[in-house]
Amino acid sequence: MARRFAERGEIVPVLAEIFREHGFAGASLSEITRRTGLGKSSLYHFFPGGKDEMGQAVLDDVARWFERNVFQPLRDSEEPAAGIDHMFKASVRFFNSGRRICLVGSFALDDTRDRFAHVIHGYFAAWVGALEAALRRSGFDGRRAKEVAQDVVAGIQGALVFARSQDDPRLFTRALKRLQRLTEP
Amino acid sequence: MARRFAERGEIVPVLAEIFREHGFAGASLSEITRRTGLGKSSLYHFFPGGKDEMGQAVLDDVARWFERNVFQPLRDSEEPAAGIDHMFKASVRFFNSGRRICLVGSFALDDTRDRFAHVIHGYFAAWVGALEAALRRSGFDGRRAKEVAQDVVAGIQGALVFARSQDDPRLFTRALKRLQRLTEP
DNA sequence: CCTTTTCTGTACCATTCGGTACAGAAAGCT
DNA sequence: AGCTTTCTGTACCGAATGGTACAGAAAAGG
Repeated sequence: MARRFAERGEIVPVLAEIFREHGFAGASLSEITRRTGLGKSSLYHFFPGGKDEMGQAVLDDVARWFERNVFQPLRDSEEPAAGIDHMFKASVRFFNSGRRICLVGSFALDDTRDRFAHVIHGYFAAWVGALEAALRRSGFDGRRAKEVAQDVVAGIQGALVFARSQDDPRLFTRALKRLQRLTEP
Repeated sequence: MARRFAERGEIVPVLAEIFREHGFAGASLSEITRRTGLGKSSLYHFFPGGKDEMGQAVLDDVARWFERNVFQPLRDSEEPAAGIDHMFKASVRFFNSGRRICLVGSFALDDTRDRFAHVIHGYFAAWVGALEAALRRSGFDGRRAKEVAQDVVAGIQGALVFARSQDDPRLFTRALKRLQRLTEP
């Protein structure tokens, strides 16, 4: 029996991609076994809680990535504009220039949200919060900083939906360039 | 045998609500029979093509509603600003002030898109196109009109995702007010 | 080396899935 | 009235669903 994964962490990105393509409800265990190359027994060894635990693990993984690669730079960079620029670059990279959707956003839309309400709420709140703080540091007044932060985060989500609807990733990257202009004082 | 629906058209809004809540993949026939009160035989009488035909019917219904209540006013109103204002009001109404998601947007995110690619593409293209024309008539130059139209339509989608993630519909209505400002010359 | 822990293949489970066949009831038509 | 079309309840189908039991193989640790 050749082992496929040294640790559970290596499986999670594969799961993430499956959930992105099919949604949480549409991702069947048979598809998951096929794509991971793991039998059900292995899967349930790593995720005793079944699909729900897989969804949780995937969301935690995304949240951790953004915390480290987006939210922290936004909060910690000495020059706020640099942190914001980094955020846009990291977003373009993470969403593969608009070819890859946002898992958290897609979970937020249907009743999947109810299962993972806490993580979903926290992810977007943290994003808006970190961006809002950076904007304030770069000169926006409190109210305007919050509004722009919300508009930018929501704008990214919307750009993903729109670009995918038109099957044209450039619509995403261009929209992000315009959103970035909103963050300049 | 009491009849429940005089015509197929009366079933469609119920189906739409189910698809909104569970997504296309997550909407099971048993849930559909339960909520519509129709047995499978009746369902397959009205929709011989099964779930796919139901999805198609629901998308067509939404597209027709927007064509009549949003796109046409955008194109035909003598005063373009009035058409745009009407669009925002109709959107707030249709999406129930942010409590109801966009079916087309949710279908666009996962692999459901591939089944209905044509309608999904057309819906957003028509929306952006109609808004773009109105913006041009109200003084925006061609390039800027297209950009603003895309940003507004995507922005509405994003606001729906964000408001739902925070379980706070006011985030939607406020975001729309700010998006409307983008359309003022 | 031997033992313990970590992982996996196989076989199985009840339930639900989307979908069909068909007879008969209700409504429309003349 | 009778006939036709439109609708619906019941019973059923094979396949797929998420999930479990368990023995045994592979690796880790001493």
